[in-house]
Amino acid sequence: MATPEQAQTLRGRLMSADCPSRQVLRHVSSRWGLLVILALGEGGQMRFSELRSTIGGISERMLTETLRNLAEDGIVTRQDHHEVPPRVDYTLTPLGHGLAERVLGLGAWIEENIGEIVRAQRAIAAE
Amino acid sequence: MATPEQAQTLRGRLMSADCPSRQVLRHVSSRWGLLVILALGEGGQMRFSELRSTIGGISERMLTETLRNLAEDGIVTRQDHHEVPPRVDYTLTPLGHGLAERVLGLGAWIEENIGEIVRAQRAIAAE
DNA sequence: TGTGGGTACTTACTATTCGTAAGTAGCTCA
DNA sequence: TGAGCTACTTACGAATAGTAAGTACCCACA
Repeated sequence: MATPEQAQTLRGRLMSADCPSRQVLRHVSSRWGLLVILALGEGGQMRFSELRSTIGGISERMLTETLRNLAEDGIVTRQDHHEVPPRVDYTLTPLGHGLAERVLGLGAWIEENIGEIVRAQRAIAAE
Repeated sequence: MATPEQAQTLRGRLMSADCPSRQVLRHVSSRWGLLVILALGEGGQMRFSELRSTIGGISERMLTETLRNLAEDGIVTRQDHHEVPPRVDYTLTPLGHGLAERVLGLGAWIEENIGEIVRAQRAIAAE
């Protein structure tokens, strides 16, 4: 199924500072990146204002910037309907869906284990 | 297996700004958090200097701070041998191993798909 | 004619975080 | 005597993030 060109997959090395994968990691794991991917992974197509109200605490400035970074990486798609008042939809690309699977796994783990983490935090703080 | 107390697991809600899970997400997905977890997940027990040389680009200041945050969350263990010159080992806690599984999945996905991401970046930049 | 509302952004400014480089401790070995 | 080892800590300038106030555009209503 893969052509010879696609078959010779070059693998990124996250541990090296100048690998392009490092930049992508920065966008994905930025303060709001994971939450945007999480929201789109759960909610499917979403409008700007919908994302803003879903992700507690995010500002318009940061949502704009985070979405632009992810769009430039080919992870989300921005669809502007050119209406007034503006209507813009965001969705995950097929590439973004693969990523979102992993991110959802990570997010779910934290939500499920927060109880144990808080217990650990208290035990450690008590020393 | 679970006691009644453990059975009533409270689930975090990452989307709400004041849920404790949000703070943990910040530590984990901080600029260096994922890379530290990745390194310890692959390397097992590691010394400070070993982590520093493994994770390209990290400074001592940031490594110290990242490790301290993760230790306070019960994700990594710090073992000081009280020797001179200093020798300190870091490992993942059992809790940290669960987390590292998801992080390794995410890291592997990025490394495997960086080729396609770069292709997407170029296609989008060409518009 | 004009005033206000709706949505997705920008802009200007301030606060917080980060990176860099230079210490620090204290024991060992030349 | 003093240089070296390792895991930090400190000081300070630079980059990044947060806050609040615009901006654009058209429509509805008075």
